Amino acid sequence: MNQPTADSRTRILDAAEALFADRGYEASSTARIAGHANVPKGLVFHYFPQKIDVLVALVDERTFVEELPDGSGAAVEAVPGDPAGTLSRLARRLPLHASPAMRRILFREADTHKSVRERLGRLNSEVFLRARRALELAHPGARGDQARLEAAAATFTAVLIYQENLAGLTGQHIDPDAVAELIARALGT
Amino acid sequence: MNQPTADSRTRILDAAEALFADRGYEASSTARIAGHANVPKGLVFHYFPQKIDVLVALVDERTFVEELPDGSGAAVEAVPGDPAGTLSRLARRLPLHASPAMRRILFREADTHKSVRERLGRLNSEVFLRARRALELAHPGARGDQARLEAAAATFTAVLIYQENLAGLTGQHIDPDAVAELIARALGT
Amino acid sequence: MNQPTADSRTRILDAAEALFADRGYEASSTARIAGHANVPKGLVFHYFPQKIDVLVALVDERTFVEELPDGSGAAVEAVPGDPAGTLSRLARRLPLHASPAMRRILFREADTHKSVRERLGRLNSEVFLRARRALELAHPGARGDQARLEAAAATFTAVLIYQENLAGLTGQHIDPDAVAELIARALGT
Amino acid sequence: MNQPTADSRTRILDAAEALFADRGYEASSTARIAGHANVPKGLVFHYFPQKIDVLVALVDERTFVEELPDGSGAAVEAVPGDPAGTLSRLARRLPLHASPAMRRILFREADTHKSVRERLGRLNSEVFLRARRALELAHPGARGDQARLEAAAATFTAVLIYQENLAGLTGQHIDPDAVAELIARALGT
DNA sequence: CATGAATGAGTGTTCATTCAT
DNA sequence: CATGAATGAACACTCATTCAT
Repeated sequence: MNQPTADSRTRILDAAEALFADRGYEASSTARIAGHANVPKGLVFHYFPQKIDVLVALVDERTFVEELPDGSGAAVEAVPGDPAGTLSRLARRLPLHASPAMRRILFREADTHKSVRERLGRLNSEVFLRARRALELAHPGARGDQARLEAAAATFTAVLIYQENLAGLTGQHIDPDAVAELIARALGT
Repeated sequence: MNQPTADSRTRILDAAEALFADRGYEASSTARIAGHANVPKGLVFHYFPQKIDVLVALVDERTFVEELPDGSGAAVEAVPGDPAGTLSRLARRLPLHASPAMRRILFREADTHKSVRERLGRLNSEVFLRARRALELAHPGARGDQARLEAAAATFTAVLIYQENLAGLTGQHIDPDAVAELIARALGT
Repeated sequence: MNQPTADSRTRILDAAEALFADRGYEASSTARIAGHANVPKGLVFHYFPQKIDVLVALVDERTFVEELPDGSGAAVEAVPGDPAGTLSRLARRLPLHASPAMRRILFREADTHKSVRERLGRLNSEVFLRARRALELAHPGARGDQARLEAAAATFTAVLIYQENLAGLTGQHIDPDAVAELIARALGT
Repeated sequence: MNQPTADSRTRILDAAEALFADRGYEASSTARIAGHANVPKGLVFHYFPQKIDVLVALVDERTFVEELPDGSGAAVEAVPGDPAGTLSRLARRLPLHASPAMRRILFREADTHKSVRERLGRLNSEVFLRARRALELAHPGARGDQARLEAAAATFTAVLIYQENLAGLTGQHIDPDAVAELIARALGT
């Protein structure tokens, strides 16, 4: 991920990614970023006119929320009759392509920086949509219970996001498979 | 909340609470806090030798996690046979006594300041314990299913904490009553 | 003017006055001002939140345009029948109380900084009003020639201000007494 | 003035002229000049090794002080017996060929940059010489009054230069025709 | 106990200038 | 000729903290 001969811009982003994840955006000075990247201070501002642009570039270029094309059921790999397994698979493949460092940044800076918040909001929607679709497909009988199905999808989304965000901080750990099974039961006949 | 004759220390904490909630700990200078509190700059350091001590004092004195005495079932107001209602009541009375401002501070500064993180961890445990106990009491039949019951309690905790922390940011809103009902169904029969 | 034990604020203003006059406002860095004043860099901003406030304070506190109370003829020391002498005296006592350094600053920074421009405008008006009143009093006969009298006052103002501002730069020097005599002749019978 | 196919050097000077007039030399960065001129940053330094050379080139190439060949009376269009008219014509045709932007630059940067100051000094001398010659020619009788004539020429020069430089700033406006008439009267019998 | 002047390292940012391509 | 990445000193300004009074 960090080529030995990476160009300066890449090295700056690499350094920022590591520092922002480690100590937060505010506490990572541009001078320190430049130092870590082994480039002169001024070069940071050549590529990123303002410090915030470094964060924006990171979120833009190094996080990707895999969005489901409308109507495609295949992508969720839903198995009719097996809602628990379907959700478990979703938990194992969160539609977020990002390094562990970028994941920390995404959650940590969300409430101070709009661009980060938006990306996080998209992740949230996408997880919710996938969970709902997975449940719809896996559970074809439950027609009348749209509201319950939505609550189940929202609950599963909360667990997944909570896991990424707070579980480490609070020491709480949840087994997504157990939650998947729980929700399957709740929607079961 | 801010008596006309509040003493200096209280006025400093009031100002810090408002500023930390509004713009974050890092972005609130001690000078600004003093200004808001209408006290001279030096006085802040008279009461709080270091800036971080202001945050620690706020968390210590202005957030309180109501902890359940061991074995007391009364406090959760569990109704045997009504797990959904029991959880709903828990959702409505999160065992966290803190102003909305302090709640924001608790979540925002959690991953940078240990003392805040600890308080948040206690809240998390307490919610989990209450949810578990509530389910145990409300659901006396489900003896054999200890693991499932724990997953249910953890799920409910995740939803409640997620609600406080991220729901506003991501635009996702969850009805805790619906989740309570869902979990009750999952544990049913 | 520069006491050996002058307090810090005064020393900062002294240093700024000298530097602004010597090299201009833009070219005088706050660090250099602090160095000249022998105070730490930060102290400049303790007294003057922004660099521009140093200039504003200088203009406010160290230039003074002596304004004529309405209707007072005594102040101009006009001698009826001696317009030339009256104007000469005005030239010798420009109603501007300011050090030579402050005079340079006043003219040099006028077109970039509003507060300076306003002070300069006041000086200009005051000189014009005094010249006009002097001529009115010294020249009681010239009733019908209000327009010519105004042109004469404006001309004299231009010469005085030009003298302060550009004469040194361009190498041109004018004898105000000769101009006074010229104008007196122009208005003469 | 700005041909569609103007070469890079011309475009750089055009941009610098506009920016220097608008915000001053110091406040106009070379990067901004390049941006306005739509040329790469490095090119500015290809044509002008130092930033100051841009200003020097502007003054050299875009301001011109029309200098009177010695002894030529025709150029001032002096009319013997009509000193007022002769001066009025001089006022209307200041021997300075320069755009309004260049005029601002000339006065604004005069006291910080020698080359500008010299050009301004030449303008000043030229106006003075023309005024003096005009008065000599228009007023052939006034031989004995060389001193008074010089004062009159200097006065007229001051009014003209003041007009260009400060009148706008201070709000004072002078009618050169009225001044011309005033001076003519002063030199009259 | 109260005060605000003093301190100096650090912050984000700008900029003229260089130079390899 | 043309280019834009690279450089590093300098800039205005912030800040937690100290301390004499």
